[in-house]
Amino acid sequence: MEPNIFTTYMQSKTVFKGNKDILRPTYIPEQLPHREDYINDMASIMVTALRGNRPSNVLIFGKTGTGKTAVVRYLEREVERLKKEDLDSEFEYEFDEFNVERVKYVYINCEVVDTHYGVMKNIGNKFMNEWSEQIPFTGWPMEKVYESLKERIDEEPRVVVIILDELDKLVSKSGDSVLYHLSKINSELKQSKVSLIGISNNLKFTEFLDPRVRSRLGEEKLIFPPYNADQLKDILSERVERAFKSDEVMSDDVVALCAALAAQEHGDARRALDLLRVATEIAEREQCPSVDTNHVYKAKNKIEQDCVREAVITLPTHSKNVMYAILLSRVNGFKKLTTGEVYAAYKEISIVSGMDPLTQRRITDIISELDMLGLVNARVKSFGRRGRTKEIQPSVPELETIRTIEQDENIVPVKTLRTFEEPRQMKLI
DNA sequence: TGTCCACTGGAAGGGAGGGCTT
DNA sequence: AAGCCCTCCCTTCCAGTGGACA
Repeated sequence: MEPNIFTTYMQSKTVFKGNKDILRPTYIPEQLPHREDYINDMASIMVTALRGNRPSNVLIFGKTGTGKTAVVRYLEREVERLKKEDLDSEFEYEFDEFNVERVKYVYINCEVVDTHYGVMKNIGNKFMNEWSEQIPFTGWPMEKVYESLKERIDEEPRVVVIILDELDKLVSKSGDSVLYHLSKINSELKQSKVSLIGISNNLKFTEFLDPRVRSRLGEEKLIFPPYNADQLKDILSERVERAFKSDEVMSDDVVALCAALAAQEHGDARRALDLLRVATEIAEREQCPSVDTNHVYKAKNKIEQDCVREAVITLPTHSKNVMYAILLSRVNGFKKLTTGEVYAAYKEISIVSGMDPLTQRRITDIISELDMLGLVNARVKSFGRRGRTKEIQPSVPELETIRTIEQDENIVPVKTLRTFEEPRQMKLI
């Protein structure tokens, strides 16, 4: 074989059985350890759908990585499996009263699709036939999208289960009109039935809902508690067994450490799996025969850095300028900044880069957005007669993040700003 | 006790940008 | 081409506010 840039890497032995996806949080395993009860609860609600009736609407609450999405998607897969068995089977279905074919799941992640129009459009486009046209991603009046959605769903008798993941994001951004329409859709359908499953990180988001919507939506409620370290360990062990060639590649310590680190972060199974996967990738890259705890710590660092980098890179230009202003002020000796100071620095940076600065009102919002992303720490503080404002500090490594920002071609690197001179003197007195 | 600072954060609305309809 | 619709990003305006200070 001709030497090739990839040959060395291709020859290096991999510790994986071949399916790395098993360690991804999106992979849905055969069993979901410590979620059996919830699966049973959900199944007992959803079985109604197989009978051709409308299951109760369900609201599921729980922090990230507590298995909410996994449980719902697990049930969806089981229904799909029943459909297949139904087709493959040479026998008539044993239970006449069940009609699996009529059940249709629609999954929408409201963090990705976060507008009234977008959600309706996406649901509508899941019901296509040779006559129906795609609902365009903008342009139709809302009423028309809704009418078309109803028509499509009602075309043949079916039970539609609509899963709205990260529902709190949708509600906080676009209000509850989607839920209002979807939850009353059944009264306007002739032969089909629609049931809703809402998934939310935030227990309190129903407070913002119209009371009618709240009661229709919350017919059943499930709250998923965080996993503890032992449970996380079980989850990881199960996947490790499937993913690796032998059990020698990874000791119990490694699994236990991943579980412990993730348990500290409110029992997040997603984080635990990411740690394990990245640790394995690092070990592999270092051509180590096995994964050890050092790899896990490295993985922890890498994940944290990647998150920050990703968040910063995807920021819109003005937000980058604001972030840049905060970081530069910090390296120029400011410990904590006020909104006014950030704005002054931002304004100067914008002018240097030849951009029209936005108003201070807008920058207040951008600072809050940066705070929500965890890139800065901003809290409102009163200085008595010297006013009331936000106190802002970066919460990411400064120099590294500055470098990341300066990679953007729209950002003009800045060394010193006038703004750093005068106010600092004043503040330090 | 009242004043007053430096904002905060809500409300309303403009206008650009995507696209459809007639 | 003109007239819609919906979303996004902003601006303008402004009432409200925590607490040091007189």
